[in-house]
Amino acid sequence: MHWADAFVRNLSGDQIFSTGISPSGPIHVGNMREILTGDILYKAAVDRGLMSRFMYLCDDLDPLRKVYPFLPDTYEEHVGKPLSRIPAPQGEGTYSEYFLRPFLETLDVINVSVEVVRTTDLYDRGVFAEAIDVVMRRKNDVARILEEISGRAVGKDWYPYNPLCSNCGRITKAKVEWYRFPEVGYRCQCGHEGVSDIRKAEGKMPWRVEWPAKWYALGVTVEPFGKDHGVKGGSYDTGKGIMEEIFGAKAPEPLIYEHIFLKGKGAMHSSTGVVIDAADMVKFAPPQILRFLVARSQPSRHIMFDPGAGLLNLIDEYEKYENLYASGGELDEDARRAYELSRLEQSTEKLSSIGFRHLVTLVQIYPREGDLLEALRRTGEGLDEITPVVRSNIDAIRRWLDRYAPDNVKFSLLEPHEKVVINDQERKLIAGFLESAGSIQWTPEAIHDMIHELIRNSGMQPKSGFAAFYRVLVGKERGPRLGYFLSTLGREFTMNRLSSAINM
RNA sequence: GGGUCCGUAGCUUAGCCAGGUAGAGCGAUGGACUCUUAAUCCAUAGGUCGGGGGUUCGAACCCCCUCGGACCCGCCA
Repeated sequence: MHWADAFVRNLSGDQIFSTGISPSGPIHVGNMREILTGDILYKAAVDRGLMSRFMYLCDDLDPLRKVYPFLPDTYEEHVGKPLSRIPAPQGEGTYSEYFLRPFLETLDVINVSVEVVRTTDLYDRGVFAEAIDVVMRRKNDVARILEEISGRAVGKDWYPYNPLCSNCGRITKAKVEWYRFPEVGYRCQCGHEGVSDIRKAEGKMPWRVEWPAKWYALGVTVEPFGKDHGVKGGSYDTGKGIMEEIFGAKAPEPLIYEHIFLKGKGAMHSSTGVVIDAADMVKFAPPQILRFLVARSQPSRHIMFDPGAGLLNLIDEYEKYENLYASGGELDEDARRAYELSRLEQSTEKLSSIGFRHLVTLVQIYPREGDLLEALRRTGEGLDEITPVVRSNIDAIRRWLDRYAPDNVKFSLLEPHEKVVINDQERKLIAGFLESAGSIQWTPEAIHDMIHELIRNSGMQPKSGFAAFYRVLVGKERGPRLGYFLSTLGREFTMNRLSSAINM
C-alpha cells in the first residue's frame, strides 16, 4: 500500500493537515517535501472520504535570524525584527511577502491547494490570545515540561512570550516584566519599556510553545515535519507534552520525513548554497515531476535528486506510469497511487503525448518552433499545433539543456575548425555521399535511404557507418536520426561541412 | 558525549513493520527489426543486501557492536 494511504488508513473523523515553512528566504526543492507530503496526505484523506482541510502556516512573525548570504549587508539593522515588518530585498512590500509570493505561485503550478495563513494575522486577530493566556499563567508548568522533555534548563525569569519592542522593532530583545491579561509589560535592551497586547501581533510565543499553541488554536490533527523536529526531546516531543498537559488536547499525528539531497552535493540547504529553487524547478521540469519525486519516495528515506540524467529517468518513469494508467495496462499498486497523487488535476492533457526525451532531441534539432511542429506533423504525432503542455515542455527543455542536462543528451554542431577523426573507409563513405547528395531530393527519407544504401555497399556495420557522420557533424558516436537531421541542416550547409571535414 | 534516520547491482531503488535466503527501472553488453525519434523488442552480465558478532532449522529483515552519510541535543523556525 502506498505510504499516504497507509498513513491515512489509521485516521478517523475530520482532519486538519498543517504545515509550516518560514519565508526567511527562497523556498527550495528540499522545503517542498514538507508541503507536498502534506498535500499528498490530504489528497489521500479526501480519497478515503474524510472531511479534511489543509493549511499552510507562514511564519512571518518570526525574526530575521541573520544576514543571509543572499541579502545585502544593510540588512544587519533588521536582524531580530519580524519578517513581516522588514522591507523586501527588492521592490515594494515586505520581506516575508517577497519570498512568499513565488512560493505560492509555485504551489498553484504543482496543484497544491492549501489555505494560506500568516502567523502575523493569527496573532493580530487574537486567535492565539487564549493559548497565550494559558501558557503565561502556567509558565512554570510549561517550563517544567520543556526541561523534563528536552533536558534543557529554562531560566528563572523565563516567560513563554517574546514581546515585540514598539521602539526598536525587534522581537528578540525584550524581557517580560509582568503579565496581566491581556497585557504584557516588558523592558527592551534598547532601553524602551512598553506594554504588549497578547490579542495583537505585538509579540509571539517561542517556537517550542507556539507550535502546540497552533495545534490547539487551529485544531490540527496531522502534521508532517522534517526529522530534525522528530528527535527524542525535540520540538515535537515538547510540543506534545505541552499540548497534552497544558492545553488538555491530543497532539497531531506526526509524519516525519527525511531531507532531499542534491546528487553529488549533499543536503539541500540555503546556507550552503546547495539548493535548487522550487520556483525554478518547475521551470525546467514538468510540475508533476516535483510531486512525483515526493510521492514515489517513502518519507523515511532521503531523496537523491539528480537534476541531470536522473531527472530524465524520473520523467520516463512518470510517463510510463501515465501511459499504463491510461491504457489500463499492468501497473503495481504503489506505482499507480504515486502517479495518481502526482498528476495535475487541472489538466487533462497527458504529459507524455510527446515523450519528453524525444522532445529533448527535437528541440536541439529544430531551434525554430515552426520547424519543430513541422517535424511532429511529418512523423505522425498527429499534432496540428503546439499544445500547452508541449509548449511548456519545450520551454523547460531549453532551460534544462542550458543548466542541468548531461553532455550525452546534448549535441551541437562542431565548429568548422574542430578536428575530426575518421579513417579511410569512413572518409570514402562520406565522399560517396557527397557525390550523390547534389542530385537527390533533399528530403529526410531520400537522405536516409541513400545513406543506408551507401553503408550497405561499403560493407560497413550500419552502426559504425552512421557513427562516421555523427563524428563529423556533432563529434559523437550517436545523434538524432540522420535523415531528419541533415534535411534540417540544409543541403548546402551539409555538403560544405562534410567536404571540409574529409579534406582536413 | 547522547539520540534519530539512512547505507541493497555502475546509478536510482523495492523488499525490512508480521524472518524462509534478493526484485525492478536506468545504464552496460549481445541480438532482432529492409538498423537509429539516442525509438522499439528480446536476451545476458552485474549484488560479500556497509562490516563483524548473536538469536534461529533459516536473517537484507530481529538483537548487539562497528564503519560511513545525514540530522538533532542552540526557547532556533
